[in-house]
Amino acid sequence: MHAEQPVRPGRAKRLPRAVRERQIMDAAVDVFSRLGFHAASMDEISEVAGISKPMLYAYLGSKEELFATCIRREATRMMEAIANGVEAEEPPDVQLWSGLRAFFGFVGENRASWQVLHRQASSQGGPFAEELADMRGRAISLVAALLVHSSDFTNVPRAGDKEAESLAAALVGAGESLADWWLDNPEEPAGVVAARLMNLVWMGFGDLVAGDVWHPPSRRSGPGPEGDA
Amino acid sequence: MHAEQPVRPGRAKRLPRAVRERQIMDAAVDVFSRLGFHAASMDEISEVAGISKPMLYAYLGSKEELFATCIRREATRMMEAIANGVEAEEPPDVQLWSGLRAFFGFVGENRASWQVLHRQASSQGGPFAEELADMRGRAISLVAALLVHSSDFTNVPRAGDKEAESLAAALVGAGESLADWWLDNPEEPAGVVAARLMNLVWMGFGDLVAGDVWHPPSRRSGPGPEGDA
DNA sequence: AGGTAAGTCTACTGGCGAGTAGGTAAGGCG
DNA sequence: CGCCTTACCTACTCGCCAGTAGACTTACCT
Repeated sequence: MHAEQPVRPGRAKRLPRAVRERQIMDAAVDVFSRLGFHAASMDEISEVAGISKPMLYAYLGSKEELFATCIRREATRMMEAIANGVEAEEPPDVQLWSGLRAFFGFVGENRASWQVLHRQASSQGGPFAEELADMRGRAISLVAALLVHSSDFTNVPRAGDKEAESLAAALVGAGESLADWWLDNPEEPAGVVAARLMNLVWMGFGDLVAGDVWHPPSRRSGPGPEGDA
Repeated sequence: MHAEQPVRPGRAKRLPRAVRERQIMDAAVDVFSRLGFHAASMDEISEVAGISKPMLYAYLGSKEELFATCIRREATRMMEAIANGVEAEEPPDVQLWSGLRAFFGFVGENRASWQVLHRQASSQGGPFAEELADMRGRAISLVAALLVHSSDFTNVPRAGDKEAESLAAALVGAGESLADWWLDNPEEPAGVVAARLMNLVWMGFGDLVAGDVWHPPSRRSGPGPEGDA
């Protein structure tokens, strides 16, 4: 009774398939986010997951399949988080504000997911890039539609497709970049960072340096920049 | 006179070292931009450069050194292009406009360089990322300084360091993302794309959907969006 | 208890690609 | 014209890592 370490390096405890698959996916997201697709090895993922390599292949197929599955899972989680934060009935600026808050909230609580999605997936040439570019494209289209809808609110005729799309691309990029910056400067709450971007894209530097800022309409459901993270 | 192919697969023509180094660098930027650092093989680079592998090692050292050298060369070229386009004497909005035009002009004429700089370098964990993050950081600081300076023009007191830096990060990211979008929609001239971003960040959506746009002060040296590419 | 299927392992193969050893042509210079 | 330096090549070694073969172990069911 003196050789009973709970963590025997040899054999892992027997678990049902669904649970193991989750563990493996979590480990994979972790390793991929730290090392990138190529530098990550199946050996390391299996080690982090606490099992041996053949399990990966038995459950998740090849390395590429595993990666693609990670991308899909994390992308879906993020899109749902954002969709849950936005209500279609609200006016455009409030919709944008809700979306930004949901986005930064997700990134703050799922840094590894964000790393995998933003950095790794987009820079690999494989079938992942498509998957990802697809989701990104959908996000851009959504924002573009929001913009077109915005200008319908007014009497302004000019809202070309290309124009809206390129502006949406810029906005999405600004969000991504700001999220990256935030990872290096994590002391600020999500709401503050989101509010900054909101002010930038809605008011513009021109207004900001003049002291004009945007703020959410005061309703019970609209807390200010100090809102939850 | 029937066995004189100019491209003999065997031996390459003898050339002075400096010229070969340039050829190698050009080939390396090309291959790295298409495949990324890991997927690019020294064999392929040597083939594109029209020489054999040992030459790479003789002239440029290891694969990592070669990549770092590419990054440094292209980053320097880009920073110089932008610096040449901006004059410190001009008011903030015009400086920003000049910088954006120079940036998009460079990207339009050096797509491979841009790919290497933006996508590949930033997603590799090696010493390159530092090199690159460094340059990006310098760009962000520059923009941040521009913003702080902007608000000095007015009587607005609030221009915290963090605030300016995060806004600058967002702007730089917007530029990067818009440049990527532009690569997929290359039919528009650089000036138009630059003008869009200028309007977004200076006026904001709020003004844009109301029909207010920014336009450069009419001076002889200030052509509109139809300016050179 | 004994059968069985799902879960898990150790220990291998095979290929790709970084980096190298050692030899061959070609221009310069006496 | 021959020698030497510089440019250049073919043909390897070697390690890493994706993916696999086949044996073993444990939970559950009757």
